[in-house]
Amino acid sequence: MKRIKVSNNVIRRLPRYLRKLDELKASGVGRISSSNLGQQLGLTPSQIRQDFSSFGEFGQQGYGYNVAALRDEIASILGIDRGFKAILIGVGNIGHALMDNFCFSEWGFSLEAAFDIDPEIVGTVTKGVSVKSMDELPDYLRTNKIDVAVLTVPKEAAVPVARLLYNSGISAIWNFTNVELTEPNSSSLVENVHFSDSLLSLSYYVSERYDEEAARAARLARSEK
Amino acid sequence: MKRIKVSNNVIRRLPRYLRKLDELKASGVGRISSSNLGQQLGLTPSQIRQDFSSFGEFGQQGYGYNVAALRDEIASILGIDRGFKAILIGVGNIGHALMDNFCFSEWGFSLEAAFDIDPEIVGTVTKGVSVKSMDELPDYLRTNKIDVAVLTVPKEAAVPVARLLYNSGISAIWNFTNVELTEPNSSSLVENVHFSDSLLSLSYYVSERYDEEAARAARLARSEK
DNA sequence: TAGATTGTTAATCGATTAACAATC
DNA sequence: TAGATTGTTAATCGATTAACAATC
Repeated sequence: MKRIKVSNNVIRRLPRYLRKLDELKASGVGRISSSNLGQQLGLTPSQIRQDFSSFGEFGQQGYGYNVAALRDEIASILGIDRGFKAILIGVGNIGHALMDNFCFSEWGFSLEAAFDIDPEIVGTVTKGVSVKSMDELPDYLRTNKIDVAVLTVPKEAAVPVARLLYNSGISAIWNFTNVELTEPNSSSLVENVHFSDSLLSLSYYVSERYDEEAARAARLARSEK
Repeated sequence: MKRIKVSNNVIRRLPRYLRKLDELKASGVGRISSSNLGQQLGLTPSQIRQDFSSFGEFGQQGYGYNVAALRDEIASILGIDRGFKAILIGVGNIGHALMDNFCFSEWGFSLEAAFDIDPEIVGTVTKGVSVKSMDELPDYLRTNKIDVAVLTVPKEAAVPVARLLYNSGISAIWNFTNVELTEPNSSSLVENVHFSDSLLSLSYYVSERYDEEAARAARLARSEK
């Protein structure tokens, strides 16, 4: 039912709404107004109402929003109930940590299989998911309808493996390698989790704060002379 | 030297610039124009020149930008040369993966120590970083000037540990727990790495694409009748 | 010198905020 | 009914893009 084009900013806020609504639901809150929700998320009530109204009318005048119903609407907008299938490629440290820790099913995904090149790892099973050999990947993709590939291979392997995935016609890649995967002629969606980008942004903000503090201290020292 | 307030959007683009410039440098490219760089990053030349001009004049008319010099400017703006010190809290799967795989020093950070509650893990050493007991944390923070805490504890521990860090006056938290840490009265910076938010955004885009394809197919089927 | 490309000012576009009639 | 709060239209704000004089 999503006809109109919804902006990126709105879409990036949806998972936060979902998280907060889950939390509210868990703590027994039955309804919430846009201004209350806004307070809890650091957003204006206007923005929240605008965001939701991109997708429909989920509230009720004089009442607000039903937490459980709104939660389910947003979950559905995000595609949680579509039963997307994923595979994971590269069972190294981060790949294994994801298999072990990350609850794919909580977000509506089913992790179908993992792939690795190392014969020591091939054949092992983690949380019910078995690791197959990379050799089997092309065939596996042909015979199974996979929506998302989780890419957790080493840097060097990122581009060739991504190309293999593009050519297999995979819909999307969830990219944990710190490599820019934007292949111009590919139609696969790419979502990046760049740890270093995140840390560097933080580094900037910390630097900025230290500079401000130093400037304030310097002003103070001058005025005390 | 950063006086004027620079927008969030700009700051989030800086690490991408850095990554691309590193790549260009590695492949022997000495200079680049804003339009060429824009093409490679999917940005307009105007935007790139605007972004850089927030921080100074790094280019030269008729020539463009010197790749190595620009790279160093951006690295410095991001605070890479400030020698920030980090500790990691929670040596589970993801914490251990970070210790093992993530090259803190590449981004100017030094990982000084790790902390965990499990006696089995306390005392172990990974990549030269030893794991201390959580009991030692308050004391450690008092006697060592730490800038950033990497938070990789289980969900349940996130809020109490974060509170301990706030109270110790830590500057920033790099948060890998899927918990909203926004403590209103705290002045610590928080940078979130929310895997699930990232996956859910991707889930939305995949859903959107499937819907579009289905709509196109339906139109086609109708017109063929 | 002529061509290229910057830094910056102005114009456009899009996103956020404010306001308010509708209505539960 | 009166009060609260929505959904939406209009106003504002900020970010991106375009244009161009300056200059290497």
